[in-house]
Amino acid sequence: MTQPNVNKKQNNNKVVNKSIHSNKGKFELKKKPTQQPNNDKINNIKTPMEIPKEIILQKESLPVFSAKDALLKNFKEHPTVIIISETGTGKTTQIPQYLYENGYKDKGIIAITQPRRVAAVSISKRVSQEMGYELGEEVGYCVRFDDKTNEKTKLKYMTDGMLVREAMLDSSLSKYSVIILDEAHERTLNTDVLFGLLKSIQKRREKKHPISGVYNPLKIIIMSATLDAELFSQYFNNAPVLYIEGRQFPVHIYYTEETQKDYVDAALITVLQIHIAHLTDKSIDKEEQEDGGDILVFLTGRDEIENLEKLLLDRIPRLPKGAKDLIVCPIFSALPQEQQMKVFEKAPKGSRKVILATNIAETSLTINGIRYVVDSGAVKSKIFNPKIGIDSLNIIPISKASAKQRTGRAGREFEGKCYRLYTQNTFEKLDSSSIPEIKRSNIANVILQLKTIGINDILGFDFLESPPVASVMKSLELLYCLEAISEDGSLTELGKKMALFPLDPMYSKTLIKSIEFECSEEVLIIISILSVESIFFTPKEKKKEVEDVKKIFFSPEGDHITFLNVFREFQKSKSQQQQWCFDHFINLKSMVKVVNVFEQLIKYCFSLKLPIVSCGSDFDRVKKSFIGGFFLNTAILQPDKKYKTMVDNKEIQIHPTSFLFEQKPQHILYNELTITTKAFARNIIPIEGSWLAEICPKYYGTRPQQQQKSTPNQTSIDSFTN
DNA sequence: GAGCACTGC
Repeated sequence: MTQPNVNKKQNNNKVVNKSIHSNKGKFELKKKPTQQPNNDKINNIKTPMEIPKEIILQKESLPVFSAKDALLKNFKEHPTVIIISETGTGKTTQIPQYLYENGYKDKGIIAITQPRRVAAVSISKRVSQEMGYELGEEVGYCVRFDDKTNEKTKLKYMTDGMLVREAMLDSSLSKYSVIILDEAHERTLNTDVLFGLLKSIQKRREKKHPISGVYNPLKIIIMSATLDAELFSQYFNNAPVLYIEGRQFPVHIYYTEETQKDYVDAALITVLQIHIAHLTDKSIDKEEQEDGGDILVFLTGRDEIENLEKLLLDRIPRLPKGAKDLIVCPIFSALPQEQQMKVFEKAPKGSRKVILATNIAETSLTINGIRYVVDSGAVKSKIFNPKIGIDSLNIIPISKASAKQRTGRAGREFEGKCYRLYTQNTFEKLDSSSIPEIKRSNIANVILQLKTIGINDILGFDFLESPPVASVMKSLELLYCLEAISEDGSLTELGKKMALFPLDPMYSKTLIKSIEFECSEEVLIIISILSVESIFFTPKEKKKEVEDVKKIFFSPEGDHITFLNVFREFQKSKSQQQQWCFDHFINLKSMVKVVNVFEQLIKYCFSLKLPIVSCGSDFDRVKKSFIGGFFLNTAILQPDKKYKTMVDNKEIQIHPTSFLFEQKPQHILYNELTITTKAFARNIIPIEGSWLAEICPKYYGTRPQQQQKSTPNQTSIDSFTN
């Protein structure tokens, strides 16, 4: 076994005591003496249920508690406050309670946004317990498919996307007195939209209402983990920045001495070295030796994870005498739930887990017992190219912020070690933070939402950081093509309807078109399936079996009708759904989500009085509906069996996972085009060329064939990127 | 004949 050249470096992370300081010098808070629980105070809290003393003691031992007075003082004096804090300060659970206890609930609801559903749900549960209320009463949550709030709810944990949706119904968000944007450093698409919205709403609500004379100001609190403080503060008119130090155990960081050509191989060696280190290195302390501590490896995708899994399983039987058992647990989003659960099971005594994860383990889920992190330094990222209007999926270096986040996963319960599979010099050159989503995504949907809220001038909108102009222009163009906006950029009646659906504009257009073609039931089902990640899961070793099973559902009418068959069969399986999914390599969790989306879309249709009608087996109607939304995504077969797009004559191929990969129909419509090694079209419908002019005379009024002037010697990728 | 990271409404 070769030795990776690792360089020991002391990390800056320290276990820090509770303290708070301001970078603006607006106030100074001296470190308080250790807090003794104040019994008078305990007796004064009025809640319907008895709060156990342990909870009160626990709350008061959190780092954020010593900052309480300073926080409240700042909330009182400033319309916006930025709070910078590491994990483990208790800010997300405690600060809303401080606001609640200090009068802010009397002026309106206190909202706390989260980027993820699970976080909103679990944190609100915790807070309702701490306050002695039933969940869904004073404290509740609101996420898609699940609203646990009532008229009494004053502390409302919600996803950022949910709050954007509420702004579409009430553009002043007038029922909220305080809005806290938590995890702001993640810069999700929706959080970035909220920055702009809240800033303008706050300004509007500074003044008394011109008619009613009501004064209803909005307080904004931004909570972030990394040091984007200056950016946030400047944007919010020099809002004060407060720092709360967290409680992390120290993590020692090691870098490689040389750049690693193959980080999967480097990860293999590093994992094995960590695992057997105690056999040779007597300096490893007793605690570390005894409880072992699990290893978490960050890779970029399923392929790498399965490769490393295989390599490890090959090596494990040949571990030296005295080595413990090593249990390999892969985890990535597409892995079925049952198999995901394996990473949370405690390793049996005398053995150790090694978890091979994607970015899912960076923020989305927390695994206990990690002492070692192995960081590849890479991540897979989707980037929208506005010039050509297509996504590509690339492996790119992570940012410093991301590296720090990964490292921190080793210091949650005890002192840890982080092995970065890159040099310190490489680390120094990384970007300080990742490119925010709004700068690298297709924002057609965001623009439709903003226009619904009443923001017409998108290029002039006060974003924290603006999306690329080309991206805005591309989206406006698309919305105009779909007839969601008119020539002057204002929302059409159709556009207003489209915005109501929680779907991308091309899908909502398809859905509305399906009313006209009397096949809304089928289109609703298909769209629901397309809006979840793949419903099939193919275990690596069962490829052939899966191919055979998939044939049961196959329809020559295309992927969409094939999906429809899957759904119909799933419905028939009724009480044996779990077994049926298992037998047919279908991901049950995905199917449950499909059903949820389907039911939600039906509700929206009812509210708009759109009839749900089935077309029986007349699937041409379904295909024509999709042309209504996806007429820009069509291609024609070439003599060389590849395709050229009809709109701009670029070479593309049907993705091999498509059911039509071998059929090669003359004209196709696709839902997605992704560039990886080639430009691949996914989710394919065979269509008749003549339908295009029939359904979209504006674009295909002239014969489609005329647009197909072939340009010889064009290679697929080049023609897209040039 | 290729492999889709993650999240949200």
